[in-house]
Amino acid sequence: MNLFRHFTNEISAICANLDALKGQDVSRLTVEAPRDVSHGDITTNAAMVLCKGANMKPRDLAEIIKAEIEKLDGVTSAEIAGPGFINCRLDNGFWHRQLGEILKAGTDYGTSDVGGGHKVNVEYVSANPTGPMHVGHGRGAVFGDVLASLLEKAGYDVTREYYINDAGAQVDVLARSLYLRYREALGEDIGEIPEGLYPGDYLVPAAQALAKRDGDKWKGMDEEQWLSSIRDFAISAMMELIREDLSALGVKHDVFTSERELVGAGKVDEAINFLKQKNLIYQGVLEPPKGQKPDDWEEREQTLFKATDFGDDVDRPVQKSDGSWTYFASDMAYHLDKYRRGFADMIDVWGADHGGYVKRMQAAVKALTDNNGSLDVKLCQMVNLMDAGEPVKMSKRAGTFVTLRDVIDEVGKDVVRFIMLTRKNDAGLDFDFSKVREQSKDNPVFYVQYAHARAYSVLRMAAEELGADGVTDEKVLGADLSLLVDESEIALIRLMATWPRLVETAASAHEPHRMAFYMYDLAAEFHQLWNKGKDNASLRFIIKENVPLTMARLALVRALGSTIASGFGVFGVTPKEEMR
RNA sequence: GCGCCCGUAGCUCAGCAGGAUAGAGCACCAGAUUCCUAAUCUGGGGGUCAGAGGUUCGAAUCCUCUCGGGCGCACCA
Repeated sequence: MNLFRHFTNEISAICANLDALKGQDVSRLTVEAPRDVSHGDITTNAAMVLCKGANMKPRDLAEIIKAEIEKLDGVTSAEIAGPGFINCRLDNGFWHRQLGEILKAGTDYGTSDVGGGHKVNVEYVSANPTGPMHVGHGRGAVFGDVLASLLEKAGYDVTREYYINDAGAQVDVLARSLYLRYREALGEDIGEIPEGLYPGDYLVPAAQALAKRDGDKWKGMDEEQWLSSIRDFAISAMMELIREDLSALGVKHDVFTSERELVGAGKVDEAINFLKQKNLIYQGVLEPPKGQKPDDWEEREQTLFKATDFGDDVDRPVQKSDGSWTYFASDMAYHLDKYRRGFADMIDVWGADHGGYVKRMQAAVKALTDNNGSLDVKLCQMVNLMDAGEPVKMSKRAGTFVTLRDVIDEVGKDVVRFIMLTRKNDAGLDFDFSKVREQSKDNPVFYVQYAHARAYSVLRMAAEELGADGVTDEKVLGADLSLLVDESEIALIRLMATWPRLVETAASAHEPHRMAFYMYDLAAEFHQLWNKGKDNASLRFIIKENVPLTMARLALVRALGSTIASGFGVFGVTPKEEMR
């Protein structure tokens, strides 16, 4: 249960039934946690947003509403503050019931149905199949994967998709690069890799596999004879590499869509024809870009899409001068395809260097779906690899290029995944090796993992002290939670109780990073409580002389563990039961 | 020149669909800790939310402009 929504509904109902407020729109009414805990547990702006329509002073209206709120179940008192806030205190019983719900839900805690089973398509990674993934791809991969999981947790029906850009010139370059390596594999001395081809040695094993499969069949042939066949081989070899990288990172997709197949199936012609019928395709000449006129600029007539009708700055070419489709054209076909597969809501995760492409794609989606489809584009900023505060020097040429795989091998997938989510997507992210190896509060992954492990440690310790029979699930889950009365215990429950709402708002904002910050806060709250037991032995979780209280506290600890595990579940990070 | 993103404490960043006295970590200062894992905790100082207007009961948050930074800008993907 999202307690804020619960009380929003309750208080909205109160207001709707007040004589003074008959017929008023209560949709602006909100219930939130006050910034300052001394103001109470929850606060509402009801009187302030409704006073105008009622023609009353906010504080006068607040008096009326307050009297009704005080009758609500779980509310002990309400008071009016500031310009007209109504601050409410909830009784401990309310928090104990929340804790009971958390325990019942276990690691499913926070699961919501706000998504209403609505279909959403999340497209992410979509790295060109020309080599292994780099760290920037990794960020997009984790972001997309976790956003998808988050939306699932919030009750959406999510499809995870990968768009394979296997139709452009870059895959021809790949094929030529592989062909060269193939000749090398057959024993030829190929010398330096020429400018314009991919130099990476990840092509070596692929070339050997090709040589093994086909022998010297392609040797000495003209490019047009081998290009198509070797290109297919190269693409599938590179996709194999990428799939391995993804699986090392624990990133999954439900659907892989090939641009080449889309084009081959005539989907681009279909999309363009659709737009032609709407008079959105025409022959025209574009102005040269201002300020940065390319040297080789020439005026030429092009086939253009009327993107300006849908909010873009200029109309966009869909056909190259050799008659083939531009990338944009096939991307339009791809999004139309997604729409026709039932996805009115689409989310694309791209690198920030594609920022200039957002408007035109959104314009295209509007045009192709008659404004029924929506596309949200999440741009992920650069990842700066650092070590002890210094940038890690990377050069493809010098062979010191750090791939995503290198990073995963170095620190593990869980660390990579978590760190990628510790910044919002449109902010740059420093990934510091020395920091993520550190075992301290400085390192958020460690700090949160440690909270989870500490929870397990307490449960293990209890079993040791009280005997395994004394700490069964039954006993912990059946504990008398009303024994938890210390303010710091209630504070922990209070924070855990906001998790369902956090899931919902993070999902609707498409901002998974909020979960990372929440988990860090939650871990801090728990560590803090643990530490109180140092000063004050009566606050320790395990008190041998008082088994009922111990059981209640173990229940609290267990709830903390499952709340963190719930977040980790969305993150695709395995919670640790002990630190080593 | 245009578009998008960004500008919050010395540093790195949060800020919960507009709410009350703007928060956290690091760093700094002062303390605590023979104890369920010292793999920490408590307290303190520190901000004109880049600047200026506007919208309103109320703005770090929304709108406009200015300044500063990043990315992108015809037939690449």
